[in-house]
Amino acid sequence: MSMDAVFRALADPTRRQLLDSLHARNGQTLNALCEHMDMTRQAVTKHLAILEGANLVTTMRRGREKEHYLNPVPINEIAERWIGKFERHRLSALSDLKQRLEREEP
Amino acid sequence: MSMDAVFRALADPTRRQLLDSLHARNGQTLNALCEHMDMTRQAVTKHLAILEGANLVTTMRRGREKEHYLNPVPINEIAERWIGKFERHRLSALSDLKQRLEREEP
DNA sequence: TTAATATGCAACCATTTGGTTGCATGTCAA
DNA sequence: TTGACATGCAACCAAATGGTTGCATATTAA
Repeated sequence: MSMDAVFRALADPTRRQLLDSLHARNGQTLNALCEHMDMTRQAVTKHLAILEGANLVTTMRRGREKEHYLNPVPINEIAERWIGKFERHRLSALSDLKQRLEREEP
Repeated sequence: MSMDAVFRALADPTRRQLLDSLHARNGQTLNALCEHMDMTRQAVTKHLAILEGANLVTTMRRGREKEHYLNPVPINEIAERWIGKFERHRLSALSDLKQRLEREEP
């Protein structure tokens, strides 16, 4: 569960759209997911493989179909372990920046 | 302030490292930032330009030096507008996934 | 003024990325 | 069983990405 894989997976708008789609309706098959996308099935498959590699999506074969489930845990971990760090010092960093900018034109 | 630019800027480990470095010590010059990095100054410049384009870093010329300041606002916006959405349904999505998995082997 | 320092600009290159097409495999239903 | 349907695999391609080198410009300090 490398954090880098999660960040890189989230970098592409198509993949974020896929996560959105699963967020709206969980457990969609590959074909169902493809219907909203303006690209070939194979391209969507590649994106889903990247999301799966980042552990953001879990799949399950049911007969000849493959169901896709959203796994929100990695997103949550990024929020807690990485974003939280910056959020904590948000106000101090901002005031620091403002002070410097005001010092610019005396 | 497109969210896509922020996501793509955060996708690269070098750029996250630069944000970390600024988080540790705000207002560093280009040369100061380069000292921790194992690449040429020009490569670092490009990364900083991308961070600046995503509004994650603000720069200020002071004499012949250029100071770099962290702007945590875009990170915060992503946390609130995008990550929050998934976080809210975190538990329900997880239990949903578990239910499906348990249904698998009756 | 001149030399050293800090940064900017541009061309170039290898690799990665995001997409395609073509075909193969596996499963359901008539 | 056979045809239709859902997915998998692989080769290929253009464009973006991350890095380099070489040189230009601007500012400080001796």
